[in-house]
Amino acid sequence: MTMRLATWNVNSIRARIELVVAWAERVAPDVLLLQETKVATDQFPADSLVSLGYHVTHWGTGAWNGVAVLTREAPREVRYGTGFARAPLATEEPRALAVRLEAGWFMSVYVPNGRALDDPHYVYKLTWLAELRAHLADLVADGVVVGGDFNVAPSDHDVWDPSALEGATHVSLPERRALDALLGLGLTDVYRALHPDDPGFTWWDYRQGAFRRGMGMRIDLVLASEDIARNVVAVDVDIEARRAPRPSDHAPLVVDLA
DNA sequence: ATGCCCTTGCCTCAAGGA
Repeated sequence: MTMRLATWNVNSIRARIELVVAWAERVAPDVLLLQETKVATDQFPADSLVSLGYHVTHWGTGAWNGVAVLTREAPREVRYGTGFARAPLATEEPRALAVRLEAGWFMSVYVPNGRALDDPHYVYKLTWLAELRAHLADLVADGVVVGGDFNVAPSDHDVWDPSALEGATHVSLPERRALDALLGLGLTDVYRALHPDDPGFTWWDYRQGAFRRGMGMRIDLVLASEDIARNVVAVDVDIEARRAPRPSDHAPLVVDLA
């Protein structure tokens, strides 16, 4: 029994649907976590993905944010937001969505960007991560995978040039501590566990030819509780998806479990 | 310090992204 899991910030599912469908056909993940769908829940273009055999669970409110979990297995339960509510809260941005499968909880997260260290959105980012940690603690015992766009590079090894990012978000100590606090629940950063030395970048700015010049960051992560992490046999960034015409600025991260 | 690129919305510019 093997399982393939992937996470991908698609930067609009409507702009990317043909690419996502072709990619899902080729890579055939059993679970696909999506972020930045940028569409309302009932406007998600699900038909072609349902035809491929996926159950589509999505939460979106319009032009911003939006998270989805695509699964071959029918979800047994669905939870919304950092508080794992049984229904979406109108006051909360659609940034976290979890479904329970036989193997445990599978959660897609789109952590707030933060914008700048002196911006209120940065405080929101840290608060959001703390909320996630507080509620995630209960789920670790059931077995949990949290994957998505964390908008935090865990260490200087995860960015192309730390000196170019001094004073920026994504690399600040409070953000890294907030991420460490998630790992402290007993979660493993599965890419780094299997690739101690590779950069593993998953995002490259659209501007300035950043992809061609190797100016990337590793900000898309899969964190897994110990019972699941110990079964991980491969973790890879699918850089080909970033090379495609009209790509997302993020590449998918693919995890194989034995 | 800003634009460099890309997406959305009511849209020919602004906001947001990271």
